Parts: sequence; C-alpha cells; structure tokens
Amino acid sequence: MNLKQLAHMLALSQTTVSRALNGYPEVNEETRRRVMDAAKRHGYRPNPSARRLATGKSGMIGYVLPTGAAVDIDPHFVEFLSGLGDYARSHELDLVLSPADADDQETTYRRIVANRQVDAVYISSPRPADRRVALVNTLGIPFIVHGRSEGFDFDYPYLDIDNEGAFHEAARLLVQLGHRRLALINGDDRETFAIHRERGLRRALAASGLTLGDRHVCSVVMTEENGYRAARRLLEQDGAPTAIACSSLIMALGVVRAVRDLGLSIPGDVSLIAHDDVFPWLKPENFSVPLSTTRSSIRLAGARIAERLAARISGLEEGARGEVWPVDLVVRASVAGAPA
Amino acid sequence: MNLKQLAHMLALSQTTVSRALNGYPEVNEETRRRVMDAAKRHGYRPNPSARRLATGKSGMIGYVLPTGAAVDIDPHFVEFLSGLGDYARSHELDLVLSPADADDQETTYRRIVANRQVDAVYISSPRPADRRVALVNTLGIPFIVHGRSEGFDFDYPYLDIDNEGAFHEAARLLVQLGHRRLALINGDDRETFAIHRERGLRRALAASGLTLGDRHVCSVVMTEENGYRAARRLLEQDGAPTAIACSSLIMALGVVRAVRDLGLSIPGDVSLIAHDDVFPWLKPENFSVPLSTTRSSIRLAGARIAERLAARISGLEEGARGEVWPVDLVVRASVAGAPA
DNA sequence: CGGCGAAGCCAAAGCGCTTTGGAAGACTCT
DNA sequence: AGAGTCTTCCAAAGCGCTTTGGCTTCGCCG
Repeated sequence: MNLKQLAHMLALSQTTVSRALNGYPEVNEETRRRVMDAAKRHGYRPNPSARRLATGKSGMIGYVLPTGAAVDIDPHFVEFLSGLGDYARSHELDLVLSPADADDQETTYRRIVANRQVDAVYISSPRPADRRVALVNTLGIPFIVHGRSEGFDFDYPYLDIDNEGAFHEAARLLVQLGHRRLALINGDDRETFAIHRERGLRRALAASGLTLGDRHVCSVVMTEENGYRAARRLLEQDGAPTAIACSSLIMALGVVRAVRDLGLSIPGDVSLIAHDDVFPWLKPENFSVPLSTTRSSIRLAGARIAERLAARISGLEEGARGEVWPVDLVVRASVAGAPA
Repeated sequence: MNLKQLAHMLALSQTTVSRALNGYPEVNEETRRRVMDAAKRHGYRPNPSARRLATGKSGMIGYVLPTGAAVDIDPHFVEFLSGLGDYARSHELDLVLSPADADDQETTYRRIVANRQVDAVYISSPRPADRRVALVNTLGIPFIVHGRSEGFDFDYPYLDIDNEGAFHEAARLLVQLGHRRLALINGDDRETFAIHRERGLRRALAASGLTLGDRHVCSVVMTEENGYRAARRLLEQDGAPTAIACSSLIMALGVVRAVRDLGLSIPGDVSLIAHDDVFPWLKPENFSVPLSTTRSSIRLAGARIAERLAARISGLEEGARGEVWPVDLVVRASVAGAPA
C-alpha cells in the first residue's frame, strides 16, 4: 500500500494525503480525519527510502565506531546503548553504527554526512580539541558530545558528568580522613574525563597544601590487568600511597587483587575509591570489601542523549547547550582513616 | 556531483555511466575506464538514498536490540561488535541497531523488513524454537543466527560454538581428577547455549555413571552477584560439590568471592572452570588463582558473521549452512584433584 | 550481398515520497 | 458588485538512481 493507492481510494490527490498525514495546516480537519483513518485501517506506512530521497532525512542517529585490531570497544558502551535504547525504542529511532578505522574516523564522518545517512550523531570519549567535534561542527550536522572537549573557538552541545567535582569530593574525603599520600589510577589521560578527574583530585590536595606525586599517578587503558599492575607499582614503591582513587570499577578489581597479593588490606593499609558507571553485572557493594564510589549512571546519560538528539533533529533544541550532571559520592567500607 | 552531471560532462547517458560503474558487461572497456576515471577524479559517489529507492537495497545489516527497563544488554555484545566492526570497517558496511521492547520484537522485525531498512539481520542468544528465527525465515530476509535454535521444520544458517563439547570436555577433566559431585552455574537456561552446556556436562558425568543433582545446577542472569549467590548456595549445602563449571567469567568472579568468604580455597576445596568469551578487560589468567576455561573468542565470531552476512547479501552464500566452532579447553591452576 | 546477431549506447519510465506553484471556490470588505 | 483573502485542494516537478526496451552500427556468415 503506497501513497498513490491510498490517495486514489480516497479520491484525493497524493499531495493532500501527504499533507494530511504530516500535519500540515492547509488541510480540512474533516479530510485529515478521513485520511488518518484510512491510513491506519490499511496499515499504510510511508516508504522511508522514498521519504529519504525526497527530504534528505533518514530518521536515524549515527555513531562512528572506532575499531581496529588493537582497538577494544569499551564495555561501558553497552550500558550507554541500553540507555539510548530506552528512549529510542518508544520513538522508532534507530541507531546506525558505522565502524571506522580508529585512526581515520574523519573519512567515515564525511561519508555519513555526505550520504545523509543519519540526521544526527553523537560523539563519545572526546579529547581536548577533539578533531571529530570540530569536524561535525563544520559539517553542520546536528550532534551532541557525550563528555566534553576543550579549546575551541566555538561552543557546542554536550552532556557530561562532573568528573572534576566527583574526584575533588573523593579526594577531599580522603584528605579529611588523614591521608597525605594519594594516588590516581586513571584512564587514558588524553581524554577529557581523565584530565578533569586528575584536576579535581589535585585541587582537593592543593587545598590542604598537598600535591600528587608524579609517581603516584598513572594513565592506562581501563582493564583489570592494568589496574593490578598500576596498583602494584604504586604500592611497592617508597612512599607508597595510603589511598587510591581509581577511574573504573574494572580496574578497581585489579587493585583489590594487587592489594591482596601484597599482603595488605583495604582499608587498613590503603583506602580505595573508584568511579562507578553503574554496571548491572558488577556492583561496588559486592566487592569483598564494599567499595566506595563516585557514581553516575551511564545508562541514564544514554537515554538523555537520545532524547536531546531527537529534540535537535526536530528543531526543539538549538544552540550550544551544555549539561553537566552531578556525581554521587557513595561511601562504603573501602575507605578509612590513614594508617598511623 | 550526481550521476546526471557526471554523465553530461562525459557526453554519455546516465544509463551508460551507471552500468559502467556497476560493472555491467554491455559497456566498452575503454568507455568504462573513462567513466571510472572521471568518477574517481570528481569524487562521485552514488547517492545511497536514491539507490535504495531504486533497488531496495540499503547496504546495511540490522540487529534488533532487545531493551526495556528490566533488560540489560549483555557485555559480551561489545566484543561481538568489535569483531563485526573488524570486518565491516573495510567493507563500508554499516550496522543499524533497532531498539525494541524485549517482549515484542516481532513488530520491529516486521518494520525493518517491510521498510527494507537493512539487507540482512543477525539474531543472537536464540532459544529453542525461537520465534524470531521462524519470523525472519518466513519474512524472507537474509539472516544468520549467532548460536543455535532447535525444533524447526526448516534449516537455517547459523554460527555457533560447540558449547556441548566444551562443557563435556571440562566435566570429563574434572571427573578424571576424581571429582564426583560437580555443579553447574549456568546462564539463562531458556537459551540454547545454556541447554547445550548442561547437556555436555551431564553426558560426561553419565559416562562415568554419575549424575548432576538438581540442587547442583542453577540458571541465572550472568552477573557477579548471581555467581556469588549461586556459589554460596551450592557450597553451603550438604553434599556440596567439589567442582564447579560456570558459564561466564563474570559469574566466576562471584564464585571466587564466595569461596573466599566461606574460608575455602580454589582448587584445594573446590575446582573451578568457567567459559571465557575472551574479554580484553578481564582475563582468566589474572584471577587470583588462574582460572581454567573453555575459551572461544566472541570477537572472531562477530567478524565471521559480518563476513557471512555480506556473502549472503551478495548471493555468494546460500542455503542453510551451519557452522560450529570448536572450543579450547585451557587448563590453569583452578582445577586439581578432588579433596580426599 | 542480404540478413542476423552481438556490441555498445540511449531515452525514458520507474522507485514512492515531498513540495512548488497554482487554481477554484467561499467569504469578507468597501 | 468587484476586488481582495482565505481555505482547501491538485497537477506536476523534483529527489538521484536503476532498469527496461529499443536503436545503431558493425562484423560475419551463407
């Protein structure tokens, strides 16, 4: 059942039927009702391919997926997807993933924009002065950044959590508990979130006249193994930290293992706080010693981004609105006063 | 730059240019070269929307993503995606994710097929007599099942690993080591993979005149917490198992925690083998006691499925070819002889 | 040498929608 | 009554590609 047939059986022109269905004002309400009715009764659904060709809109949102033999997709991604799905599901909004060589995403961005494959895109794990952000900005496709970039001469829409504030609070707590030597096991420090977290932590230390030693900070891909290695390195050195802030639950798993291997204990010898993006399959309260966390649901962020992208596509949201979510500090047994 | 312009500047008809570009035989090789050349030089790329409308092919593969407030996307999914991306990246093949209410995926399948949004789909986590499989089979869209369904009166193409064989081998090893009371911590037993694993394990036991007690098998969503709970329940009962087979690394994490909480040890009191889909962020050799596993890379499976879908789309693969990959049994320190 | 098949090209008709540019009729206003 | 103004609808022209159904031209064969 296509438009032509529907129009014919209603004894109307395609124009009128099309306009009636798409809510244009220049059609009699009575007529519109008739059309809507017939459309529903016959299960008419406009052919998206045809509509795309005519309008240039696809009704999908896009994401360029960095891939490569040496590239692993972050497990956080599924949680984000769950959130995106939560919104998209009820709005018949599809997501198209365009895998791209991690070292050359630009080509892919250009392709999906030139081809008008999607109406909007989102960008995740941004770095300062991220080229992707600059690119989509000039390409003129609606977009939202999940996280923040920095150092542009233009503003852009984003959704980020208060990473700096989160790690500031976490560090402040540790300092209040008497810790003087803190360490940070961070994610890739070329990414903004990691920079912000380090900044927050340093700020809290500075407020008490403390500093973060060079040998007390590391930046690694967030795996269990890297968490383990980093923790061992930190704890085996002279002047080992008495408290560790860690950028992910998965790394924290490795930290806990390292602490145990070294015959130390949490929180007796070392306090631990990690950031928790809220995975359903790994919960901080279930760590052998319940883990203190800075918590923010990445799933909710996914839903919100889908919502805002939809709003931007339909013109309801405009401009470079930035949105920063606060992060909860959840104190559990893994932190305690500094050892004497 | 569109076809019309290109044709005009070559003083050829659109027909000829189109055919030249698409490799049709009825065009002079000399002409074809000229056309190809000009196309490349001017960076001409056929408009996909137009092509879609004309041909009905979209050049994308689809996946219906089950979502819902109570539904969590499996973290295995990202690894699968990585693999899919590995292949798709170099073939300009995009993946469209259509989020659907987990309880009503049929509507979405019908929509994406009716709309011709994608050229092929894959189905994951199938159950016996899975309705999705029956549906896409009748809808007539090319598809591949990742995993296996059962109990149809038709065959279908799939890619699965030898779950039964894997758990058969694992159990056989444990029995050889003298274990008489095995337990299984399985995933959702409505899914085929779980059924196959249980079957493999039972078969190995039966071969030695043993059985799997009702109270020695559990089926849960594969989270760390569920692994913990299941293990506690198993180990605290009378006639506790001396060996546990576990369907995922994440659950194994919980099992290890439970064993420790109970003051027991691996492999002294209980041997443990888990299935490993190969995550980059959590490796069995890094468990506090290196974990024995049945191993099969889900990432490779993703790449293979992308490859086969592409082959089916272009007509290179036909029929109901089933492909079953063997699974490695990797023995590490977590298994030992049964306690006296 | 006439006829015939193959090679190589083209004009035009789709694909199914949106949108432009009216046009007819009804209504208002002076 | 005539001129303007809405309201409501329509025919037709895109959108940019593929594909159908010819139409030439040329070489080959009997």
